[in-house]
Amino acid sequence: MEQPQRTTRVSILLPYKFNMAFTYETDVPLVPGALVRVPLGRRVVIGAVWDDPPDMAVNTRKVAECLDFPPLPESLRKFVDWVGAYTLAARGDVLALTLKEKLLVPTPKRARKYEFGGADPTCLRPALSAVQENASVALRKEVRMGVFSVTLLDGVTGSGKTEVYLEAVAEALRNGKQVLVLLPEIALSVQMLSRFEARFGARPAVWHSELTPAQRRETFRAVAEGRADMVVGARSALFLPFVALGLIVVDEEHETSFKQEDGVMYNARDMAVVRGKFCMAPVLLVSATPSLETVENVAQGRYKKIDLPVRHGGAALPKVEALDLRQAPPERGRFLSPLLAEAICKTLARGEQAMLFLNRRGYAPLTLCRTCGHRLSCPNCSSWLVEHKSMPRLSCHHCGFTTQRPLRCPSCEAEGSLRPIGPGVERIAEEVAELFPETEALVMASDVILGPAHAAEAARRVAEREVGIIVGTQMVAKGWHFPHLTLVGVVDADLGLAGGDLRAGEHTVQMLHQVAGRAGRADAPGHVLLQSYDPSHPVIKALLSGDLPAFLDQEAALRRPGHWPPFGRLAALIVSAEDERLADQTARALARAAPRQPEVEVLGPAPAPIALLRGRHRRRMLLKTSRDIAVQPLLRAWLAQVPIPRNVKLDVDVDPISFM
DNA sequence: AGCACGCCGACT
DNA sequence: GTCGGCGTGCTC
Repeated sequence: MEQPQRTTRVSILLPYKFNMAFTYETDVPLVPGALVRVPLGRRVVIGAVWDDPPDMAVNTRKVAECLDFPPLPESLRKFVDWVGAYTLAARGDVLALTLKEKLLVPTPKRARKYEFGGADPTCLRPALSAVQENASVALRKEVRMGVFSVTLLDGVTGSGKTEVYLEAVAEALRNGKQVLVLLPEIALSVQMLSRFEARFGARPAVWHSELTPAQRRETFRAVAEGRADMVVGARSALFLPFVALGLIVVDEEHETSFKQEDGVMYNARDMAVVRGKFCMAPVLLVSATPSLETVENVAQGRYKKIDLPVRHGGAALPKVEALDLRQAPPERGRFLSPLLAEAICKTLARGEQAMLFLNRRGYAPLTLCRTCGHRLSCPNCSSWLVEHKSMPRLSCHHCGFTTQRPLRCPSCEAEGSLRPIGPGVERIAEEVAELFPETEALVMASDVILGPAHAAEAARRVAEREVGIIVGTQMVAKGWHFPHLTLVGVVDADLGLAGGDLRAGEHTVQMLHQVAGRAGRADAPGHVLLQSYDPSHPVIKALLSGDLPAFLDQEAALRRPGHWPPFGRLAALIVSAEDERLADQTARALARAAPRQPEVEVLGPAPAPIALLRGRHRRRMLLKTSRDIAVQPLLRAWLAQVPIPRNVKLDVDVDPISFM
């Protein structure tokens, strides 16, 4: 006689927009974290058994299948819940950062294409200086203890930070643990990966947006099964299902690209700390120019700190000087001052290379009609169209709109009256070609250097001196080694300081310091020239003196009284709609319901700096509280009072970085 | 996110 | 008379 199967209820979180877990019936025992297929409407979707108590009242359907995959560890489940609660995102959306349907389609039964050979911590142990060795010992001890801690590794450019943290990586590997190294997207360069390979004799598993579906699937499984012991990845790697994570390294921790700006808006640097806490693993934040947030956490004793104060091998830091453009301006229609041109000339004469840095892609950021003053702007965004000569078009850098350069002014129809205003890297390259017709110049910008193969070829041309002058955007700031480069000219050191961004000064110092570090890494001393109309600005002075801690002290003094981060908390609300009036109305309704209490301030609503983006009108509000107030309960109570119309989108950005 | 149902315009 | 536009509503 067959006994009727006893079924039990389980909670299952689905990797879709739902915050709630759903309750299903199962007749086989399912452990928490188990991956399953379940019916949802008329489809079958993937999900994970979750820790919420099942709903005993609701009608249920049955789990269709339990997948042959290791269950998601509790540390990851807790992390997903935490990130959802912190960012106000639906937990399902957060789970989707880990779990995607496509990651689990069965792999064809042929030989594995990608090997995850175990890294060998003894492969090539480099000789470390005494300073490096001390740092390495301290970090290895942290790893060996196997408890949660956060350490800032603060080391000047060229101090050998990577070599030092690779020793911490080695220690974790020796203890049979997995290691995650997070890099800002742009730094996932071939050079960086080969350093890991050289140290450990095996390629690390990599995780970033450009993997093929097959690479993605295999890496995902290898991480979950513990076969991949070293993962180097962009921010999304933080959500991989590590079974035995023993160390997280966040390299270039100050980089803003760790912040995810759409969907689940999280800061991978901060979430790495949380992930480390749930995994009981040490977290290592690495930078030559640490963020004020991290420095303040060190000052408050929340994070530890290890310094690497000297350049490895005794190479001198580059000499930084300002060129006052008020005193020695460029010629009309030019952008390089005579002093900078002269310095380039001398550098080239010595057989060395020069780099000109300008964080602006294209030829000219603005096209203006000389007859009527009309400016060519994007039809979908409040931004100018940028002229590009490489692919001769005008394009919007926000939405991707492109158009032919018109012959007549679209407003007054005057012919031949449109003029490019201001420089982009292509225009600087044109000026360089006129000044130094004998010298080969190379433009390095994300729209010109497409893909790693292209980047490697560019690096080769520079290394083999086929190129005399590099003209580059942010792209050249890191991940490159140019051994013959001795002069860096910053075309517009004031560029990042305009606009009301809270961290404009801090980010400018970090970026220009990093760019400056490209000069003179070998035996030849480096020289950096900053073109500025305001050389007495604290940012320029900080770069001249090289005293970054003093600069951060000044920043702290500016932010502390108003409770600006890191001395207070921020959350941004962005209301957007195709209908401008509807956006306004919704923003005003939110403002009326705004929390009113001590230590809490609501700023706005105001049109966002990019008031029109991809055809949507945007209004911004900012919630600012003292540090001991949690913004999430405030936000939840606030937003619950205000109905958001169907065609209005409300984005909540906790700890915003961008104010656009 | 899908994938329904549902109520208004141009086709055989 | 149908095919199909995507608005809105639900999924344990």
